[in-house]
Amino acid sequence: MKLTSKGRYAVMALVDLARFNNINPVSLRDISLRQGISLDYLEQIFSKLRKKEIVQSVRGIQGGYVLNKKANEIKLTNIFDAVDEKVKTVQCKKESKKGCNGKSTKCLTHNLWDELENHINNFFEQKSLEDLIKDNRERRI
Amino acid sequence: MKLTSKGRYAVMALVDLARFNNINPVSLRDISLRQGISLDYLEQIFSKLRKKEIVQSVRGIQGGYVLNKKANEIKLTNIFDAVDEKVKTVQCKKESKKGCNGKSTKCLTHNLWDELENHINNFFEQKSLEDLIKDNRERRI
DNA sequence: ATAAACCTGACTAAAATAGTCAAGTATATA
DNA sequence: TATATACTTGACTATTTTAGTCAGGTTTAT
Ligand code: FES
Ligand code: FES
Repeated sequence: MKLTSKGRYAVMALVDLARFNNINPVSLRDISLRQGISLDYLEQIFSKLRKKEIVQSVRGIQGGYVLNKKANEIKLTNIFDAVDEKVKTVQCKKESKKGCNGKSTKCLTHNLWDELENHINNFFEQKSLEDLIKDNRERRI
Repeated sequence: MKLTSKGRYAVMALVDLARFNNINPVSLRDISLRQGISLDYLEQIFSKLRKKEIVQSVRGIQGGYVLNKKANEIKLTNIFDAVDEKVKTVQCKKESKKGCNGKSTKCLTHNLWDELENHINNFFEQKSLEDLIKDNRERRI
């Protein structure tokens, strides 16, 4: 089970942005330089974040991005959802009664994978951007 | 974040095996048929499980595999470890002081990913093969 | 002897990931 | 108003990982 760079970068970038938020829009260029993430890749990521109304864009010179909600209202779930970083413990569709590989019923371990998925998603639902920033400040002391 | 088939199959196969354990060795052929997993793939998986002493093999006709420990002593952690299904939330090496992409320090969100990794691994450490079988019996009533 | 079943290593098609690249559009400011 | 900064969009691609397959064994009960 791996967390993809896309998901990891999305959170890193938003934490970076959130620290400078309320002052000025933060440009992707700055985030790119500070966090060492490819600018072109960031652009893809922020396009998705904007579509899901997690950030707002300010075009033109001195532009950049601003948070569109309070930091405590942005959970990891929302971020991951926006960039299509989803937890998948199975191959088969949830809606369908059928199992993996076209089997007619769900497998012996199906319930386990559901539990696992919930366990992980719970973590994402509990952590907000604000938590991350606080956590970070304390660490710096 | 996806669970790979290899990890999923390893657990499925062991649950299947554990149900018939204590009677006779269980052949991979049977597991393959019952669970709909490629025989050749199962062989790869069981080779690893045997090397980590989770199962024992019985060669020749009427042969197969038997659990090498009690079902309550085999945790998901042990199974995943055996087949190299590991949880990885970061790219950078844990031992190294360096961050991802060759950065000289760890990133802003590093602590978060450590927490996430622990959170997931906790789940794997708590679940034993016995739990899965019990769970399954109850469900069948 | 033979068939069932384990054992091993090499190989490969397909999918996913982690980007890059090219060609724009909007706007603050000099 | 010229221009540089920064967002916007979509297509393209190299690399890696996954999920197997395939071809050849070896062991042993009957
Ligand atoms: S995981 Fe798909 S059938 Fe259980
Ligand atoms: S995840 Fe590698 S530096 Fe934090």
